[in-house]
Amino acid sequence: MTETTALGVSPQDLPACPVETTLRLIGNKWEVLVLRDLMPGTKRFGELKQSIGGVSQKVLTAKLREMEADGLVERHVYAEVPPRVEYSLTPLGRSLKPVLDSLEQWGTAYKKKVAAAAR
Amino acid sequence: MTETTALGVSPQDLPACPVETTLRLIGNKWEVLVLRDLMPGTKRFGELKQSIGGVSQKVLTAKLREMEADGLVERHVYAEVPPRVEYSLTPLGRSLKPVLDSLEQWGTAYKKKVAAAAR
DNA sequence: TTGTTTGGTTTCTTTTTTGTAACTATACAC
DNA sequence: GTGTATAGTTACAAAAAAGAAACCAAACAA
Repeated sequence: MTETTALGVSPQDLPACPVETTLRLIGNKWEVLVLRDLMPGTKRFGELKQSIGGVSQKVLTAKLREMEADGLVERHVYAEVPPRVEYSLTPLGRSLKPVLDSLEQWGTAYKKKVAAAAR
Repeated sequence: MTETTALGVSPQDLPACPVETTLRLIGNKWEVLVLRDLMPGTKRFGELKQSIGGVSQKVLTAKLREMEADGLVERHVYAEVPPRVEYSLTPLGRSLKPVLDSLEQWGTAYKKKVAAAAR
């Protein structure tokens, strides 16, 4: 294995359509926002929770676990007290940057149009 | 107005983050799949329902109405019997092509990795 | 002993999304 | 009159996602 990811997925479990395949992994709002906030680098659980904004602890934990299982996110626990847990993207997670970029670019352009139409 | 879209949105109603802004419009799986299937061109309601696969009539109608209200989709009713209703993307909807492309490209690459890991 | 901190888990409730099935309009064919 | 076809709508039910709040562990500080 050349990459540190959990690719133990059966190919036949994936939808035929590549778009649906991608949605299977990041089809949820929170997952996209985790990606957005980890793209610049490592963050602790609390930082992530705050930067995402509006996520409950429960949901954030659940999404991070899913993304870890999917090989998008890495979790590092430091044996300190109080505990420190850092999250970062795996190479597979970082490979989603073009998707994030396209979402950001479209949103920026759209906001510009909306602002122009409001004048 | 230079474009045929419903941009009657208050700019302050949109999230500050452009990624979240985009998600506000296409943050749902069905919306992305409608986009995917209308990207090549006009489709009738029944065709769309079939090509998306697994959507109920109710949900598809609801999503198409939302996307129409958001200015992404156009609806043309032909006064025939039985009725014919055609859906197509507006320029704003078509402007999401780069997003769709990035989703497709990532999905394709991911499937390749998964297939390689399975060998 | 009690309080503090971080990163959770658990339980319960609410909201959102989706599904199912029945019902509709319209005109034409039989 | 009955059946057919398309593109819906409506009412009701179920499932999934999310939110709120309480609880927990561990070590250190006061």
